[in-house]
Amino acid sequence: MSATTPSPTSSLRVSEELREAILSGEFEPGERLRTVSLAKRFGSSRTPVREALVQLEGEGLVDIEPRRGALVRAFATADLVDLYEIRALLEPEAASRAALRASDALLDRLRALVALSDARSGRTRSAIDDQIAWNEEFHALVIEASASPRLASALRATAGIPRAFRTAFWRDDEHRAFSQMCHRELVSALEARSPDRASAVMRMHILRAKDSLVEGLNGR
Amino acid sequence: MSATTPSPTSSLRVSEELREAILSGEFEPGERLRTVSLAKRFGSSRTPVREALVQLEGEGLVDIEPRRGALVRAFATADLVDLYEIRALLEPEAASRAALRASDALLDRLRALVALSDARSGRTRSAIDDQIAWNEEFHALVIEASASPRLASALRATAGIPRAFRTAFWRDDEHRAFSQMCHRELVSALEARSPDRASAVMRMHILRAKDSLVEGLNGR
DNA sequence: TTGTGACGCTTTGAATGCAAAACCGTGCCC
DNA sequence: GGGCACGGTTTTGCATTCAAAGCGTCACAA
Repeated sequence: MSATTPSPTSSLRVSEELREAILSGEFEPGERLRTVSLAKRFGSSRTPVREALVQLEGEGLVDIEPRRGALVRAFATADLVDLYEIRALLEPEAASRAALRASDALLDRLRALVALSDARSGRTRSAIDDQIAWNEEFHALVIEASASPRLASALRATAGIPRAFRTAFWRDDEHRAFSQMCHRELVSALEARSPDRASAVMRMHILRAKDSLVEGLNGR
Repeated sequence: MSATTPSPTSSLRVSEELREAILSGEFEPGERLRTVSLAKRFGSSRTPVREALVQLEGEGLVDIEPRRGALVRAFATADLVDLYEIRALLEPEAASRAALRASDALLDRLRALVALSDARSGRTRSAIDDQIAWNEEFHALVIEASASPRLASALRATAGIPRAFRTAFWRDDEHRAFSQMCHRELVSALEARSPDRASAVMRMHILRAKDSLVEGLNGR
């Protein structure tokens, strides 16, 4: 699971690394992404960089203005709310489907992720990064378990948002506890093979996250 | 509305034309898309063709296998069902939002599209193509009116399916009549600024389309 | 002072060239 | 007869190159 396959083409590798760089907040929202500097950074020519930019544009992380260049997409509060509302439509469906199909191995892994999150406390940067990474894996696994390529694709189109926005969540103990409860409850619903329950839990989870996010953004 | 902007870059133009070619069924599902022949066809070099392929992969119309090339995505029945189920989640939300925001100009255009469809009857190829085009515009306008870029993006990720699959719909008088009724009813709900009604109509509309599709596919 | 146009630099977009991987047909060996 | 190796051909992936569009600067005139 941790063995990252050495991506087969340079273009793919660039898109992965660039996605990660954007999500980690390394580039400012609105910042121009110049093909030459990216090419230099990733040790390739501009060609694979351009392809990666097109791909990331499809994922909503980058805006490409013809003949002007690419920008890191900026997220206004309204965009983030929008994004969570769409997740609140799609991910419950993913959870519902996952309830019908989840393998034992998957459930084990989900339980393990919950346990990891429980065990790791603290508000240090690295503790929060771990929380975020486990959370992402948890949701990714549920989506994968839904075995619906279209659903996965649609969710990818609502892509990630820079983790900076989410850091606030995980610094907040109350939200974190609630989130953990949701994850536990979701695992329970999946074990019980109850699609409706899984769907409801997921929807609640995401709508709560949305509200926390809005609250967090207003608060600063 | 009919004045197509002369797309600013070659890459964009290729992606538009290739998308259209795939949707119109000009390429067989599973067919290999070789960069040289596409470049020749579109009068460009392979570079913009490759970028267009990456973009269309993001839209789910094309599969790219690293170092193997690009294929026209094949749609199994299960894929189509999947796709409609996701549309049945997303488009009702779009309709709901549109009900709160739709301008008079939009409503006029929607009414005009319904009237066009009513006026044009027959099962000739061109009549059916018109029906499909108006139907696509109708749905596209509703999505646009929802003013949610993320929603639009997520729906784009569930992209179009080759029109061949849909032709069966429009040949069937019963389905066509029902579809028209849904569109009329949706316009009515938008006029009434009733998000819930708009959402319910749209969901019914799409689920019915899904069932008709499955029926049509089984029947042949 | 402010608007405007010419000039040069930067950056994008597209074509081309080239190395490596994949494909395909043939013949060989078991 | 079936599997397998091997060489030529095709095709991809990437780097490089070149043309053209954007953008900033500065001079000049209203």
